[in-house]
Amino acid sequence: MRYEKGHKETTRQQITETASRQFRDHGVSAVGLAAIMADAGLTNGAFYTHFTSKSDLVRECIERTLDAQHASMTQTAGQSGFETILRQYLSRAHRDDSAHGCPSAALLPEISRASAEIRRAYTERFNTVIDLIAKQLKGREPDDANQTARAIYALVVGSLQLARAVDDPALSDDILEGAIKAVLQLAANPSTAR
Amino acid sequence: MRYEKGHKETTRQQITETASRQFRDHGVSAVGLAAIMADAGLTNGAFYTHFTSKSDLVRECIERTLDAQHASMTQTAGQSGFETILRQYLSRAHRDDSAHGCPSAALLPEISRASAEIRRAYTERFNTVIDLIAKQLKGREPDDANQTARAIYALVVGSLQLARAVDDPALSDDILEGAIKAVLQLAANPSTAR
DNA sequence: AATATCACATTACGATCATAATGCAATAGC
DNA sequence: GCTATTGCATTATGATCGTAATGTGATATT
Repeated sequence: MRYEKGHKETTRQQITETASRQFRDHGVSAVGLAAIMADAGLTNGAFYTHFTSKSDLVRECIERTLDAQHASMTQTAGQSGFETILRQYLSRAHRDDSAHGCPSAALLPEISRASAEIRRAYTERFNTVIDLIAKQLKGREPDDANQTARAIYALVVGSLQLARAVDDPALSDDILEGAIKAVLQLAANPSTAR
Repeated sequence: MRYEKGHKETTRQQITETASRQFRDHGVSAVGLAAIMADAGLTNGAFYTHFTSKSDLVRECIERTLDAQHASMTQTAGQSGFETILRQYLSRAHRDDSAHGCPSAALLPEISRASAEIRRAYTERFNTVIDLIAKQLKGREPDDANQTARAIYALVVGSLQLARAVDDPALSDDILEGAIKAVLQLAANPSTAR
């Protein structure tokens, strides 16, 4: 073997990290494998010793990145509480750094159109994040907590996308601010109507 | 002239309609100009007598489609009220027919990464839709109505994207249902907290 | 010390990408 | 009825796409 033991796994990790950044930055279908490999310090040819296809790489990127995001959110939730996660997610820093941000905000429509395996991997992680959010909602039946958690997640993902899309900086800030208020409102009121 | 007067405008419209469908169905960067032109019953060569670039076509598609959506929403709002728009937007029919649905739900992350002209065109139409929604919210200060309208829009866009992404049909239905409840909650409660 | 392994590079495949030059045929304006 | 115009087709550009065959050299194993 040309390289020391364990170097293949290191390289594989390097490729997925680079690819995950590029995908979130420019979109999955806008980034070519050659660009990813070059950015990872390699060439075309090495790709297929690590992955069977581009779709395979995308799936692994989504899995790893969502798992990492979940771990980070769990830690922040335990240390600083729900509102801190919320304010971090809807921060200008997150808005302005899509490459290191939430895959849902950067890639959701592309995930919808992706392979069955990718959608399956996404759905599993989505449910895990929803559980995490639902646990932060006090005094609700489990079903209600889950439904509210999903609405909150949809709200923050949609708001971040909108804040990135509009070309008016003041409006973009207002979108983030209004989203925080709306989430707190959804989280606070145990649904009165049934 | 080979074709009768006004045929160029008809063709142009045909191209934009076809392209808009394809973009929403597969994503902007996943669709090539050749495929669009072929689907519109033409060939490559005719493209540049109608548009200066692919980006130019994308901008026109977004403008026309968002304008049409706004017109349709205005009509429905006047005839049947806010909740009807809401339930149409978050319907299974809309979820399952992305090609004829909301451009925001299908393309927002791609719009974020698009040219300045496209983002400008999008922002203008976004504000128009927000105004329409804000008008449906009774008993609020204008600023509060706008902020709530933006949160509602983010919530429905995010929910539709999530409902399309997950691979569990029951979960997908629940996301839509929960989103309707959450929007009604946001719309009903004049924000108590300040 | 010899050798088999394998992580990578090099090179190439045919297809498709956005863009553009050229060709043509039919109609609108004369 | 002639002719200039023009909306489209044909064809071509070089680049890049995902994928894959082949080459190579250092190291892990023996």
